Amino acid sequence: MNFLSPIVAADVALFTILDSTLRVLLIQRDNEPQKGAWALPGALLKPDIDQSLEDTARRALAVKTHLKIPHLEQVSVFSGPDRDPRGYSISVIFYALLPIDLAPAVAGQKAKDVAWVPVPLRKRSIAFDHRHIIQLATARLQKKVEQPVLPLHLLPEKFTLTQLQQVCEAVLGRKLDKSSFRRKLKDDHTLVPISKEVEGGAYRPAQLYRAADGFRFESESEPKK
Amino acid sequence: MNFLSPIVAADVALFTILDSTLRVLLIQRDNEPQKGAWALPGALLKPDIDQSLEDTARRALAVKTHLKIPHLEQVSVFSGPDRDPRGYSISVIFYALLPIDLAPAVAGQKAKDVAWVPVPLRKRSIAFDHRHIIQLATARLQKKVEQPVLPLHLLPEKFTLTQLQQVCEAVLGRKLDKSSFRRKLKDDHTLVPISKEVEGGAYRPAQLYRAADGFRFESESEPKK
DNA sequence: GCAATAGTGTCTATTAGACAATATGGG
DNA sequence: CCCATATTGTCTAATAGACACTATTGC
Repeated sequence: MNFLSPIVAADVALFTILDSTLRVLLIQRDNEPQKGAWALPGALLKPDIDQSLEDTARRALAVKTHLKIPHLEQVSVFSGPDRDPRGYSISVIFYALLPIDLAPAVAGQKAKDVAWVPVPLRKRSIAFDHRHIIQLATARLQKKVEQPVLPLHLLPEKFTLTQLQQVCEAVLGRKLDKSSFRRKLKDDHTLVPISKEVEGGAYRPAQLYRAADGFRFESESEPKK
Repeated sequence: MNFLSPIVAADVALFTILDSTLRVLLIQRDNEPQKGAWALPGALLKPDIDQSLEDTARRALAVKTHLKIPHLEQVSVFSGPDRDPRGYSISVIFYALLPIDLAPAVAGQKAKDVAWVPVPLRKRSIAFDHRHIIQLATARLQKKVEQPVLPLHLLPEKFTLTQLQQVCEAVLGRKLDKSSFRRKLKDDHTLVPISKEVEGGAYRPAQLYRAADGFRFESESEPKK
């Protein structure tokens, strides 16, 4: 029997769209090691509080954002004796999505140690192996956005097709064809037009949509019980 | 600070093809809890031995199979206080692939507590949440087999295109079109015909192929440092 | 009418599936 | 020649991308 117990933690890549750009929430480290470098929000597992590691991930987000829980999904697990100087560590990585309209409230002007950093990352000091983790989480996100179901988590309840397309473009980092994009949406019946409601800017107003009733996002992570 | 340390384990769904059927390796439990039920091979993390949880998974397989390490990939993590009566537990799930020609040696006539069980599972007593885990791992496998790169791990070094197709069919559980299947392979240059070598059955012999030189399987799991 | 955005239609190149046709080896 | 399998070719339906066209609003 062995009594060396590993450190177990959850780290979260929280994504949103700001200025038409995909961004991830990073926090500047206050303590050693890697003081001053930017890292993903994370928390240690507290078995007496957390029903699962997903709860741990939500706690990690709550500390910095104070917002209701966004969409969470497992990405990968990293483990080994050398990842953290404190000892053998296990990190379960999640990605999470924050609706576009809530993004400004999280990392506002006041907090200097919280930032929405554009993805892909520019040269900036990133702590631990988090640069690689962010790449991995981004790739996973891009795969999922192929059938534009997941990006609904990045939009407010009501949205226009143009907004949906812009979100997909920001995630993928490239332009999409308007015609093809809308064709695909006609086939899945996951979107419902909100009758009579339109969003009027300066020019022709657009039809507003919402997710279909009882719409559930497919998830590969662990179910409840 | 909290001194309740969770149990950390790795469980592995080892797949192979036997009698043209996708099968998973299960082990009949010897001890309580769930004595007599069938479970995936697993092992507890030993931080002083395992460089990572992938090593733990390999150890779990070595105990029962004594074979060289097959292809391993992370599927998901399950955690919570109620999964195991011994306490808060964390299981990292992997799937693994064993080449078709090595399958008979693993679960032979002698060992009554080891079996290659056809997937999807028939009504049989499956321990813990392993039935659900096997479904999840199978779904992952089926996704990956769409570009027929991964099934090379299920074949011996030299193989014919018909064999490759049969493996894909076994994994997906449905027939594929011969012509379309071969067309796709022409495009990726991952297969190389072995010049002059052919496999002769009773009728027209088939060209043997192998994976291209320096061929690396894409993996999303953690890299070496 | 003009500007700017929303929404639709058309053409074409690519692809997947069904299925036919040809090739080769052993009797 | 016949059989069974390997390998290639052809036709067609579905799909994605490029791009043009029409529609609607405020001014």
